[in-house]
Amino acid sequence: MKYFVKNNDIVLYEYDSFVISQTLECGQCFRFNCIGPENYVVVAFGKVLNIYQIGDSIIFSNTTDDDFKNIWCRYFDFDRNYSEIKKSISENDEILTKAVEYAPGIRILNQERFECLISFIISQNNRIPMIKKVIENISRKYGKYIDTFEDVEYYAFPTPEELAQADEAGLMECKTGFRAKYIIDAVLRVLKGEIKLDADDMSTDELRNMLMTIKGVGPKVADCTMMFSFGRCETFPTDVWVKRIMSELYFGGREASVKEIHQKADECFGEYAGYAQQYLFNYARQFKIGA
DNA sequence: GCCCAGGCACTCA
DNA sequence: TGAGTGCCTGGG
Repeated sequence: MKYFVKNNDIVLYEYDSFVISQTLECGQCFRFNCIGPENYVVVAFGKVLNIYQIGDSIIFSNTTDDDFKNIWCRYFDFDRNYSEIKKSISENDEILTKAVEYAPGIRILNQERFECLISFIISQNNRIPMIKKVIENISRKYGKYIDTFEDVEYYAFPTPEELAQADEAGLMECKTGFRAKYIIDAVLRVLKGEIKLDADDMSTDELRNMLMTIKGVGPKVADCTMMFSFGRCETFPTDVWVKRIMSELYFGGREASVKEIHQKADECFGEYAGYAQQYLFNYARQFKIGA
C-alpha cells in the first residue's frame, strides 16, 4: 500500500484487496452513509471521514495525515495481507473460491469496542437498516456532535459514561425495543470494570465467557464483538445466514448444529475462520442461499 | 393483519 | 442439555 497527500486529502494507490462498498456494506459495521458510487461517509473514533474511489485510487477526505496514520490505517486493517488470507482459505475449497471472487474487496474492520458491543446487542432479531437507525438515534441523543458534512450533522457514539445517562425509557425512544435493558446492563458492567474492554491478554475463550455474562449477549453477539473490535479473527460468528450456507454447502443440505459448524470451520479454515465467515455471510445474504 | 428479521432469555422436560 | 416460545419495531 502506498499513499501521498494532496490538497489535504490522502490518496491511496497500489493497495491490496479493498473495495469500499464491499467492506462497509458486508454487515460488519453500521455507521456509514453512501453518498454516491464508491463514495461514503464513515463515522468512527469521533471522526467523520469521506472516502471515495477515483480510478485506481482511494481518496480519504475530510481528514488529516495524522488521523489517516493513527486511526484509519488500523480501522481498515491495512497492515494485514489479505491476498495471503484469501489464498489460504480458498485453496481446495470451491465454495470459498466463489465467495471470495464475489467480494474480493472485503476487509475486516477494527472498530471501537464499546460501540461494537452495543451495536451487536442491538442487532439481535433486527434488520440492518433498523440497526443503523437505532445506533444513529442513540448517537444523536447521547453522543457528542462531531461535524457537519454536506449538510448532514454527525454525532459520535456515546462513551460508556455518556450512555450511563440513559434510562430504559430514553433508550426505548431510540427504538431499541426489548434490548434497552440489555444495553443498560452492558453499560453498568463496563463502568464497574466487570467487563474489561482492554483485555487483550485474555484468551479468546476467556473473553467470550466474560462478554456472555452481559444480559443479551450470547455466542453470536460475543463472537461478532471479538471479531470486529478485538481482532479475534479465529472466531466464527454463526448467525442464521452462516448456518444456512454451511448446512447447504458443507453438510449436504442437512440442518447442522452450531457446534458442528464451529468444528467444521475450525477444521477447514483454522486461524482464518473469521475471514471465511465474512465472505460466506456476504455471499449467502446476497444470493439468499438456503433461505 | 400477519410474518419475520444477522439472537437471546426464560421455561420446562 | 435441548427444544419451544415471546420479544420492540417496521417493512413486505
